Amino acid sequence: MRINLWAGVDAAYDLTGALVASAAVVWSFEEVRVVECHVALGATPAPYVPGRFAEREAAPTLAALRAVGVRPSVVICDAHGRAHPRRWGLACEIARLTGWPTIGCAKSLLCGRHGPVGPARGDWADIELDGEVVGRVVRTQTNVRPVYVSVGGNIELDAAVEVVLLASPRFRLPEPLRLAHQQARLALTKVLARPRVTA
DNA sequence: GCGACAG
DNA sequence: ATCTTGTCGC
Repeated sequence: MRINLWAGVDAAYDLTGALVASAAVVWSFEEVRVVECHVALGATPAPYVPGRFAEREAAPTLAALRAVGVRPSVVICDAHGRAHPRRWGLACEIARLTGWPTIGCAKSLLCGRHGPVGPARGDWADIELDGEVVGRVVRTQTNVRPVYVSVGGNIELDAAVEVVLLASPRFRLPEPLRLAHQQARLALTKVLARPRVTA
């Protein structure tokens, strides 16, 4: 049996935005379970600037991915890939840095245009930028806001969309992404917790 | 020049 | 992104 190992990466910040926690979760589709989970803590490299997201999250994300002991079938990022003004979103940078297939799965549109998307799970519409298809808006759950999928690297758009749908059997976002989001927050909470000295 | 703008 | 409880709906 071929095992599909889908990794999800996401980051969480403290109130000031100075501290960042990046999580990398490896999810086994066949076994329906988390295979690996790693979190990297550190100082935030750069401020958030639309279009320059990689400068802020690429390094922390890579730190978490370096701890992964297996080669994921694909890495799903909470960001855009080619659906970017310069066709180079965070997902593309992660693909370049790791050599692994990556998918950009964002919760909102950064650039480009698209037609209407049907209301049912699986419905979609291409995202076009300068007459070029750079991604696809995909409805992962019926009557739920769609997600914006684009290629990061080493994978085709059709395959990327297929993975996102299979990885989102119940909620809007792919399971690996939800888990990474939760783990990043949890790790940050633990570090920020002020241990009280008791007798 | 003005507005828009992943997380 | 982050501060935040309960609540309405499938």
